[in-house]
Amino acid sequence: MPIFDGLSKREREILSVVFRLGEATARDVQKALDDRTSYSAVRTFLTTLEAKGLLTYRRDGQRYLWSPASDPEKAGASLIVEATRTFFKGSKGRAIAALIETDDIPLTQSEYVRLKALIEQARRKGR
Amino acid sequence: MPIFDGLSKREREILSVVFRLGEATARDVQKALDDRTSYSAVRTFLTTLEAKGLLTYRRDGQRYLWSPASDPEKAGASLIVEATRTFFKGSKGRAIAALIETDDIPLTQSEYVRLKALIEQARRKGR
DNA sequence: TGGCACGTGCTAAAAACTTAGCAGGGAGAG
DNA sequence: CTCTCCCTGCTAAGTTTTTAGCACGTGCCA
Repeated sequence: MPIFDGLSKREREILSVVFRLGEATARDVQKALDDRTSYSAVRTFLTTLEAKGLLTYRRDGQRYLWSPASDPEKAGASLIVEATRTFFKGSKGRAIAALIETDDIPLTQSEYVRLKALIEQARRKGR
Repeated sequence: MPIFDGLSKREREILSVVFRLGEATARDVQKALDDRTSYSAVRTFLTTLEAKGLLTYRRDGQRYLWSPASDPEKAGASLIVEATRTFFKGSKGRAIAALIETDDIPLTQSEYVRLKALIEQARRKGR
């Protein structure tokens, strides 16, 4: 899980929150955490994650707005590739199949079309 | 990342190794870890993971053979779903597209066919 | 039988993580 | 001005994780 490697439990949790929110203040992150975590603690983690190069911030007036330091979809892809190795013996097809079959998140109609095209394209390129 | 939630860094690492190996002795796990970790430490983690219900073991003579306690593909699917939420704003289509486009792991020819069928099937079911 | 090689269970110290608190600064309201 | 409320930076203590070592049991073989 590349991007989460080397991170502690709490760091991962907080990093995830920022990825989901896209851009957020320390206060936003604190609110997004269900359990009671002090504002102070959250800020410490944000700083740590910044030092590790995973988050950046920009000033907005006198406060900070935090966001992922690199493209979320790239990070996600590498994580999923890793998961494919770990849980699906490296079979990308099986991993994709498992994801398609999840009822949890439905595919939209337009995505069906797009995916079929993508698969066809990859097939031609790949041979 | 459901299955890894609540696990420490090292626990996650060791659990991954067992998932990849399928079934392994403590010694096997130790060897699979690139850094120097004592045999003792590895055994402690295996025991911990067993207590948490993530691993099981069976006796083979006088030693233990460790393996995942539940279906790896189920665990992987739920992890990927989670990653989809975190990194792809919940868009399953985008996540699948990203995975297809990864050159890292190629799809086999038969998988193309299978996937297209699967997508078609999901489309019909989903509407 | 005695020594060796391999295994397990348990325990305590070292290292890392996690948390909260304090000090200080800027902006706005009274 | 001064009080209040938000913010930040820093630091130290509490808790969990991580590690290695010791004691002991079993099978094998000269």
